[in-house]
Amino acid sequence: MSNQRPDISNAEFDVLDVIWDDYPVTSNDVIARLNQRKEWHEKTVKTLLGRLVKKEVLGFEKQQRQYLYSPLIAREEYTKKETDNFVSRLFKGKIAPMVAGFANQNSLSKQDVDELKALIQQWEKDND
Amino acid sequence: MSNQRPDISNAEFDVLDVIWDDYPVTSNDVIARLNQRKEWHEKTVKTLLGRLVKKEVLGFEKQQRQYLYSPLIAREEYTKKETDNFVSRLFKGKIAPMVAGFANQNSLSKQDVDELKALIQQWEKDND
DNA sequence: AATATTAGATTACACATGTAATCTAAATCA
DNA sequence: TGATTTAGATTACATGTGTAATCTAATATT
Repeated sequence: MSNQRPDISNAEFDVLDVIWDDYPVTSNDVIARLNQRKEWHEKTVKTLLGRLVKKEVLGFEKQQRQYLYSPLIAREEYTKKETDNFVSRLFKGKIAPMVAGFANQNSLSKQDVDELKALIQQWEKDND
Repeated sequence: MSNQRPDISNAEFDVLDVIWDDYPVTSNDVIARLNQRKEWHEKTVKTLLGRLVKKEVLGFEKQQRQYLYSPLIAREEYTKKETDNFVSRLFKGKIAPMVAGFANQNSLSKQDVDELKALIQQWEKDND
């Protein structure tokens, strides 16, 4: 049944990301939010909004002359799919080696570990 | 000091991936290995090899008329960097939510869990 | 009402990428 | 030795992407 969704580019993702934070939004809202982090021209953001609409990643409804944009896919759905893809390609689908590489590097905090332990406990409860 | 390395595209990664498995290799070796998984024309593979060389991701030495290619970056280095990037962008740098999303989906095996537990134990030993 | 501003639509343009085909010189075969 | 194959180098070409500028119609301002 392949729900063939188009690729979302890096720049497009940055736009989508701030929209997921809170929506619906006008293009000006998006521009304002991105302004905090990026150096993008207003026109650039609008181009990206248009592309996301064309890709059916964003929808909108008209509010007078402006559009109110909303995501058509949930952040969780997207991150889940991307994670799966990423782990498949780089780690043959095994999550542990990925976490190992991540941990090995520096970046594992006590909180991370606690959260992972909680996750595992939950998993064990579900799959006894 | 920024070790500014160029991006490796998806198709380029597929080539690099089979080279990491065992090297040095001739272009024909690479073509043969990729043949198992991809439908690529020989010329396509050679283009990708050339691009990886230009990007300084592969090096080679001449063996008569042929080249013997080898990676100039280790798989671990690459996956580490990409993982960091990925987790930063999609999960604000926190690994646990990523694993959670992954687990939540279906794809966590007992072996995965065992490996994660081992990882955590190791971490706790190191950071007591 | 005439003019200026502004929203989204359309166009632009260089560089990246997927996917080869053609060129050129060396090596091999008949 | 002349013809053929083949390795890598160069060129090709459509589509995607980053990064806007221009166009057009509606709205707001004077």
